[in-house]
Amino acid sequence: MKDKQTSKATINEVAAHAGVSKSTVSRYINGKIDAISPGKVKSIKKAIEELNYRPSQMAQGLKVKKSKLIGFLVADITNPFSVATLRGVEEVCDQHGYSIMVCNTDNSPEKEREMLHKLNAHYIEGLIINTTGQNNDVLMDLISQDVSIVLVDRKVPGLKLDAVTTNNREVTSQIVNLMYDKGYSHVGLFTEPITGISPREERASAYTEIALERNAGRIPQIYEVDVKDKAALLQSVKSFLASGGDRGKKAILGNNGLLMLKIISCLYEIGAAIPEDVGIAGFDDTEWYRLIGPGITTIAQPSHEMGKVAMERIVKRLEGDESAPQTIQLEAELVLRHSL
Amino acid sequence: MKDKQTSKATINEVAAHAGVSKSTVSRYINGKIDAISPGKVKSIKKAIEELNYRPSQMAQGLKVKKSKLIGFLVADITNPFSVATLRGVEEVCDQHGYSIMVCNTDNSPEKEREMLHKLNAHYIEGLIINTTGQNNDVLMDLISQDVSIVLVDRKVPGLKLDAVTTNNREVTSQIVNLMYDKGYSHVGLFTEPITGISPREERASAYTEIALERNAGRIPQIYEVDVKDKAALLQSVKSFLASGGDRGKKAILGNNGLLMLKIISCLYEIGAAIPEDVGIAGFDDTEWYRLIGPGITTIAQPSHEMGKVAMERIVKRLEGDESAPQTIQLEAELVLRHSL
DNA sequence: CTGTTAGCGCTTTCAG
DNA sequence: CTGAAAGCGCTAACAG
Repeated sequence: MKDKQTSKATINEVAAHAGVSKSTVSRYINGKIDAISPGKVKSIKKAIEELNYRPSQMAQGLKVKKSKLIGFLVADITNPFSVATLRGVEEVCDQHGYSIMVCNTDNSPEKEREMLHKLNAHYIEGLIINTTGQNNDVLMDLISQDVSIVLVDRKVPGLKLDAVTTNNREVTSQIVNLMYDKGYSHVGLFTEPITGISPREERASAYTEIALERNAGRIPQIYEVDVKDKAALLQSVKSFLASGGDRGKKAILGNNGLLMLKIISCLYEIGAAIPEDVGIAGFDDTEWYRLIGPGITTIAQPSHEMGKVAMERIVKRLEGDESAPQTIQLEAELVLRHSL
Repeated sequence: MKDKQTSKATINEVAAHAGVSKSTVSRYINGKIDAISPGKVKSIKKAIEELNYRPSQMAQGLKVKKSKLIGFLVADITNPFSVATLRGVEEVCDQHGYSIMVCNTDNSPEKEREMLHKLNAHYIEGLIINTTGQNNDVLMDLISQDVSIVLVDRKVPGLKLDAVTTNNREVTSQIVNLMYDKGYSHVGLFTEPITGISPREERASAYTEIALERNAGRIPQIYEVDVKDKAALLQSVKSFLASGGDRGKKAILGNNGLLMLKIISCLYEIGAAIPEDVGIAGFDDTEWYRLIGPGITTIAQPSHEMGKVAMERIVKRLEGDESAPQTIQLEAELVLRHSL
């Protein structure tokens, strides 16, 4: 039913077509229908359909200062955790007419800063971010420009912002205790660089605490590794396996899903059987885990829920909620399989 | 160094602050620096820094009709294939100053339509889409409004649009032949509903062709399943396993990564050993596959590259390339492991 | 080299 | 109930 038009119809054309002023069309668009005479409503509706008109978000936005855009800034969208979160965010965005701009930072503060500026230029109304923690100044700028920010997963000390996290300490304690209960006397924590990243710090500290408590004599073994450096990781795994002679069963706790994948890869290469030669468990659950080896025991974070909750917080803020920033802590869940 | 400002600085404020007209600031922003006296350049630069000014994409966009926004519309971003593609798209977007709006359709034509309208309202300049094929009219509208569209993975008959695909037929033939070569006499294809989705059609037809050729007596066995319906899938797998009595080795070809995951899950539940009881291979490669069972043989699509190429096409179009729409076919690669 | 002016598509008083 | 007019932040002639 649509005519071949060369470019978008504007409100003016609709107005002309319908024989009314653009104010009236604007009213129509904005739902103030019962303030318009029925006859005009009909002709406007008709005109809109015939011209296949859609109001321009840009023009609307420029006028009312609302872009209907939400930024989603993560280290790496390739990470299943991030994708699941994104879906959660999207779910509530759809309900409220927002669209999502996704950006990756690759954990680089510079790239993060750049992306933040880009998002800012687009007048995003909200931002959900898994931050490097190195761009607090830009974040503050955004705040002062009225964009609502919610931190997911990673909190930033000194930044009083809404945040959605999981009970990292608890769940880490749980799993480390489980390891000791199962007779693993050497448990090593493999993690990406800890400093400044709150969940890593929380997990490392919980690990250390339990390790100290349960195995008084032994120094907790934390391996800070670079997921990207396969060779180095292999070395670390080997060195852990060789540590402490042959006494005692060994288990690895992996700090995130991607790292787990790489570690398990190393184990395969080395030819270490799970759980006979090493036990393993770690954060982030995916459907694959049950299919690998004996099934990998994991800590499932409610990532989809986290995204949802984060975005809901933003919606609230955008609706005018001015209450003090809050940290919403969701519960991660232990998924017991047979790798321990 | 930034003052506490309550909202974004505008070009007017910068102009005032620098003691020049906003045209000059505009010139500065747009890089026409050597058309401005050095003194003013300095003061503008200073003003911009002090006010922490970023030009509004919305205002710029409204004026020049360029949003710098690219839509990325996929069935499900949760699918590893989609994420990898997204990263490819992003890579070239970054290089050219574009931002990406991601939307999921869940394979629903209605949702796709809705998303398309939403993206349209945001004046996206380009669209990369994995389409349901049911909204060609909207796609045509977009075209007529000068948005550059590239289809990824799925072509649409009758729509002359740029497309980026893989050599589905070839690679399917290859793997099916390999199956027969390895002595599997019953090979079944598991796929989501085929009709209207080009890669599925191509794969199914290549499969059928080879199956007919290599195993004259037997009717090709195609199972069209719903990935979401676990129970039904389990039934299909069982029925395939039970088919044709006990004569001959059986192998499953899975049409995409997600489906493969579900099928392998079923196999585990049934207790069928890979490859002793059933061989299996399928599309889409992820790092997990090497860790599952004996290592799963897959067809790796160059998804990252596909995203890159698709976005490069868009950039070309946006730069004015008016040549006839082309289909760029990339090569998928067989990754041999031990599930066959 | 630089300021003035008009206007992108829309919303929002303000009269009527 | 409805239209005229002003203006959101920016760019693009057009004079000077």
